[in-house]
Amino acid sequence: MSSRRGPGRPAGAPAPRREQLIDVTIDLVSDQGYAAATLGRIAAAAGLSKASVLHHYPSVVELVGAAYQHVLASMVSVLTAALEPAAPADRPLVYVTATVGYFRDHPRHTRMISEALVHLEEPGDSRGRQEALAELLDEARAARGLPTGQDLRTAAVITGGAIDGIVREQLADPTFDTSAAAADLAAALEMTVLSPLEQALR
Amino acid sequence: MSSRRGPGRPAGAPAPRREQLIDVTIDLVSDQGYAAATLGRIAAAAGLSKASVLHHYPSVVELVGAAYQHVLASMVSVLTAALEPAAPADRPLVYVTATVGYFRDHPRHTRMISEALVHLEEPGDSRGRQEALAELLDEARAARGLPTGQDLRTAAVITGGAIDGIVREQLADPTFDTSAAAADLAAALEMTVLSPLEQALR
DNA sequence: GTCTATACGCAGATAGAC
DNA sequence: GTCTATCTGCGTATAGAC
Repeated sequence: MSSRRGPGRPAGAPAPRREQLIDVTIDLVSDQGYAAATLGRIAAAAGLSKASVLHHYPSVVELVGAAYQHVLASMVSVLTAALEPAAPADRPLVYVTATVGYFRDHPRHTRMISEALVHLEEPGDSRGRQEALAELLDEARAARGLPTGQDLRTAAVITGGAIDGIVREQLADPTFDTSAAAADLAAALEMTVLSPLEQALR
Repeated sequence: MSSRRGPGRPAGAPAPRREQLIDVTIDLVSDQGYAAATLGRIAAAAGLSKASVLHHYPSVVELVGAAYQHVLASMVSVLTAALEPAAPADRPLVYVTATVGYFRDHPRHTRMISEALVHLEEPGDSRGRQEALAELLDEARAARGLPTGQDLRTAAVITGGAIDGIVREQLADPTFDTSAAAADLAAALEMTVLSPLEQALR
């Protein structure tokens, strides 16, 4: 399974052409959206013929999917690295700032992930993000000595949407201060679901 | 300008065919997204030929745009009616619940508006929503005797994103309790930007 | 691996008859 | 207003030579 690599390249090394194709695909989506990620445009951007592109990927859909998975894996890796060393009580805040920060630092990935929900119908994907956030919230509440196991899904949905809103605003207006917005959102999260105050107001 | 209507119909009355075309277009977008709103499919859904469809609208883009404007106008009208009688101090809360409620009550309009940001590149549109919300927040703060004129754009961006998140979740899972989520969001808004508490915590 | 040539389908739109 | 027929362009993919 792992020996099917081209000759002259160490095992596990990436195929350069495939990498390049993923790269130009990401650029196309980033600049003009998924609809622009077409075989002809990808081929032209890579300096290849259309047939050559299809030699490396069986179809355009697979190539675009591979590009998306590449971007997604990158983000997950960065987020995981940011969350792991943090104390459970702080992880929801880290999640918010790290997610917003990722998109600030990787503008080429922003649109691809942002539009993915619309163009790649994989409902299990956004669900996963929300469940992960809900879990982080629950664990943070536990670490803070607050009661666990209530309405966290709604909080996760709201928080996830708010993050998306910040990211989209950055897309529309690059001068928007996403760091400050992320800090505001984190503070709001702190106040509303991670503090005992919330209990008193219900 | 207003006399260019077909014969036998009172001035100002809608052209039935155009209404029907807008209707089937909304249905197509609602069920399968903007990409499905194609001339052939619209024609088939309306029981017409492609040429006939183009007799009523100069192009598909114009027809889809008209359908979107129709939906948007409907939402604006409902929101306006909900906001107008409310006290300025309560309008942000009303905005949240009325917006979420609109999408709950008009599921056929949900996807069309939700995906509009991606497919119809009109950056001035979402901007308008946010500015309106920021203004509502400012006026509500004024009505409550709080200082005005600070960081309301960020609050509006976050709130707008949270609303979109709730609506998208409803789209993905119709059993999701959007009313409760809207209430939660309104409560969070109350706590974080419409209450003096916020000042103390900064 | 890369190319040219080719095929096929679909989307958008026009011409012109009825 | 509605139709059929037709055209053009684009996007996807395959065949087969180099």
